[in-house]
Amino acid sequence: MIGDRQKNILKSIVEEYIKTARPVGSKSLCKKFKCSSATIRNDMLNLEELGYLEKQHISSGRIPSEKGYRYYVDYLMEPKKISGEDMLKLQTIFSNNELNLNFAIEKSLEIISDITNYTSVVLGKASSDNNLQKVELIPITEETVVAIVITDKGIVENKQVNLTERVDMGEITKTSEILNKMLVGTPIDEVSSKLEFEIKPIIGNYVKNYEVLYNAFYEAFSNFASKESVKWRGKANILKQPEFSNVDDVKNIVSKFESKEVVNKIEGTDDEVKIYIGKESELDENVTVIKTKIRLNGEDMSIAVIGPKRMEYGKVVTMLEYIKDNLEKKG
Amino acid sequence: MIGDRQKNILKSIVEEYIKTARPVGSKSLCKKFKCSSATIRNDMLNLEELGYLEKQHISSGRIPSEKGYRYYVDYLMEPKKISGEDMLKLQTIFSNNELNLNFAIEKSLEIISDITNYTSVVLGKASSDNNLQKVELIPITEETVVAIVITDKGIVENKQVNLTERVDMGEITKTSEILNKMLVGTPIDEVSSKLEFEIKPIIGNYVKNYEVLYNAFYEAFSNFASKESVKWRGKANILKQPEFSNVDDVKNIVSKFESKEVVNKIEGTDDEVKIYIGKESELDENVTVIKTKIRLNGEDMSIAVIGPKRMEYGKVVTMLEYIKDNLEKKG
DNA sequence: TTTAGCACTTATTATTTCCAAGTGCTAAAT
DNA sequence: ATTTAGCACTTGGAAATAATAAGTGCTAAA
Repeated sequence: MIGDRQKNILKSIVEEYIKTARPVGSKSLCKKFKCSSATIRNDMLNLEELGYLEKQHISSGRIPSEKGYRYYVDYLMEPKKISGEDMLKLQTIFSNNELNLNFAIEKSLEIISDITNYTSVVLGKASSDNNLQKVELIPITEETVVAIVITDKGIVENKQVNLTERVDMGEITKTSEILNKMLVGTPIDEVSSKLEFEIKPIIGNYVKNYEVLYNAFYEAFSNFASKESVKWRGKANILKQPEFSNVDDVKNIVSKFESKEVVNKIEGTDDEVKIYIGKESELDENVTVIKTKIRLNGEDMSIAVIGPKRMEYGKVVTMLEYIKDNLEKKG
Repeated sequence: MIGDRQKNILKSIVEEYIKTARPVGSKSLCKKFKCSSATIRNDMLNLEELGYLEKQHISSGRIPSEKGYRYYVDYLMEPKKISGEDMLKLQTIFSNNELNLNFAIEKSLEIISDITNYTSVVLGKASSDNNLQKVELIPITEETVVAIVITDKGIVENKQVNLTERVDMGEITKTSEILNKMLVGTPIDEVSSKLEFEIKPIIGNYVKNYEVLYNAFYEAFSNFASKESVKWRGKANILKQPEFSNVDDVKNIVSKFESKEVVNKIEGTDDEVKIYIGKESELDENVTVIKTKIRLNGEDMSIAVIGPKRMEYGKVVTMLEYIKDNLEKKG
């Protein structure tokens, strides 16, 4: 139903609009398609009827609809090579072996935002396939212990707990021993129930004031399970986009970036790099989110780029793929 | 040089402007001062000549200058009691003993931003008066160890390190023992030199591949020293203020919030609650920063509220004082 | 199918007009 | 010596008007 020239017109309109943020008129495409503006207009009308294009008002040029962007992304877009200059910046991260992983991730975000002028986020969550490697309860004062949990992937979580009553050294050591004996090797998401149903019932036989200690560790562990880190870069970049030129839109998007739910919206679900346009993003109908999941020694991370729907899709996708591959190689 | 009525006029203007964000005209003060607008105008003129007031244009009402705000804050402002409703919200944090400290801090920020409609930040830095309590090197795989550092204030830092060559268990244990024997009790900011000058020279006598292990711990420690956390709440609140109604100002302030230097500008230097108006804030001439330092078991934190110069000074100050006192009591 | 031509629509921008708010100053009143 | 009434004057902002540019849809001819 959509002819070859029409496809190309759609492609041109999307790309032109991405470049300029201005509605695209029929005249501007004449030379490229070697035909009159009237011909282009006819095709545009057709594309509009099919839902790929929109007008802002009756006599304006056309802009892509969400469906139009989607079609572009799925069938028309060509992957864009990373420019020499940009590649150079990226190289500095991955060629430097000294750089530790966390820092490399942060640096990647920075460069993405720098190159694309969009906003980037990385979201880390302790993954479920960690097994408990070691538990420690370290006394700090007579009323304070620090509980430390370490997994076989090397993730460490700690929690300082004030004991409600004094507990002596021996009991702390004993508790520590029992926990280690019974819990080592347990998948992290089973620790909770094991603690409650297997350990709590018997620990009283060995340790006097077991409740305070049990609670201390229980808290440390729940800390672990809910661990979550979110790092943003270039939050202000989105404001540079001309579509956010009125204050209310800006307020709107900034508060969305601030809200807690944003995390769920951004968390990647797919190993591939995926594109969510406008409403698909569930974040804001005026933005596109491009995201992917990265698996780095035991942690699942999501990395996402947020920009206007008028995003440089090709560029961002290749860039994310490149970064994902290299981070995973490094990790 | 500035009479009693003039002081009161200044006070009224500042307070009225804080409330309405509109320049204050002479007529609006007649009833309160029981005199004609002409009289008020004369006083206003005088206050303007002394630099306490400004006009936006030749026939506008007056707004306070920075000097005016400063005078208000130093001599005219009355502390404002926390309202019953607000007090109730704050109580929920401090009366709940279950709530751990970090969470209480976050919750405080949230409530500050909620009540005041300004932006709040807390900035934590590992303080210098921590002493090393324990060091651990925990093997994860044959090429990976996690180094853990714990201070006597219960602060824990960890770092996963990939060893460049295989190291056997025994050596790891031995290194661990030596580090503990020699470092426990050392103030955290002396560990670095002690490591380099006392431990590095001798550790080779006991441990074969000491260098990799030494480096692992060295890294964990430097991680610790540079630890810094910044938490924001209500970043979008500043946009609600009418003074930020044009997009460029908004962009400007949002990028400042994003920049790294902001941390230095916000870090509190004083135990008291201090007010920095406009340029004094070194952050942006259109904002006021109210901040204080909080000392919480071994960590120095700074807590700050950022809003327009037209800030409800009294309210914010009492609120910060209240929160500071209660957090320190809890800590 | 494609194109030229034309009437029509709309956003944008500039220009003008008008009004409310508020000032400074002078001269009179207290 | 202060305070006040009165008045000319200034300014920003809102509303009204006009002019312009960009682009469309449609008809009829190529």
